[in-house]
Amino acid sequence: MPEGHTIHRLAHEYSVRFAPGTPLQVTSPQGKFAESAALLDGHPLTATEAHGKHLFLGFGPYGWIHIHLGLFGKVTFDDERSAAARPAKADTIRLRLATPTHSADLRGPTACALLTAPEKQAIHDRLGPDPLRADADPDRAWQRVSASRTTIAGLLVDQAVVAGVGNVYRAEVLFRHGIDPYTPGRGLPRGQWDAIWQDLRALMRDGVRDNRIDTVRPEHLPEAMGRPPRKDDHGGEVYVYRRAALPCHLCGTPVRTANLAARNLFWCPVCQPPSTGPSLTETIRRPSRSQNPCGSHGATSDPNATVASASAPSRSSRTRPAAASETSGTPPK
DNA sequence: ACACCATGTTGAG
DNA sequence: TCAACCTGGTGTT
Repeated sequence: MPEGHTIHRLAHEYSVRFAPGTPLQVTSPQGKFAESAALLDGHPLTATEAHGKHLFLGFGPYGWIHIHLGLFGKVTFDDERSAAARPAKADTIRLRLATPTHSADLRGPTACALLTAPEKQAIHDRLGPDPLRADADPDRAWQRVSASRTTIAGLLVDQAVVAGVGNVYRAEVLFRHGIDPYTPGRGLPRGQWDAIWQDLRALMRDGVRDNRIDTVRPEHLPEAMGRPPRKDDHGGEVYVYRRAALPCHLCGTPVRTANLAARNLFWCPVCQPPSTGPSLTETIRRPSRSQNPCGSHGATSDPNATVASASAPSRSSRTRPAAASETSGTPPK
């Protein structure tokens, strides 16, 4: 489950278990990192650092292990292993750090390589500001955002613009601020950007602390609203992420989903309406109305489920203006 | 056993 | 705009 909060959390977890000065056993049971592991074996960890979704483990003069978990990567520490639950296949462990009392196993990363300091710096250089880092400058991100015709949804997950935000935080932060994901960056008011940034900082900090993503405000929690808690997925309470076709917690409208740059985007068309403000004459890539494949679960069992309407011409053009016939349900709240 | 999906990124066409 | 890559969990035969 790797968005930025996971990586920052890991940087801390590693530093706590492998204090400076403690010689480490460094191995690569799976083999792909074996050569570098041999080089580092017996040496202590000297620093850990996170920037966005990139994790760096410092080994003094020997350089830095650069780790990127990608979509599947995972780190498990032996002390949190619920003995019964884990089969512990050694043949998939890319990197193992161990002392007599602790061990950390890395599996399935996209990247795990030993870098020199300049190589590490090159990675920092191509990343945008990270809301979780003290040295982050949100103005730098704003420069990019405010000059771009790309959608805010696209910009938020562009690691060169903002580092650390992934698919969950993107969907959730846009919902929390009622922002249409298809708003072009240059059409976003400065105030809204500032609010997004500030909120990301807070949300992601909570994520580091709790080791999961919770984005629902207290007044909208299941207990507060008398709705059943989320049972299905991974942990945290969310507004729209992975809730396609389910009723919006606030207005009941079915949550919409679309494929944006090979990622699943989720949003509430009513709570995040297209901006009709002036100077927004841009034509944005926006999915046509009838795309919600809600065939998965029981039919849209909702009161205010007005999804249909535009049985429009099956125009092959993918770009179309923001059809404004969406306002069907009114937030009961 | 098998299919499919996932909080991600890169590189080819 | 794809496909490929890395792994594990869930759901389907």
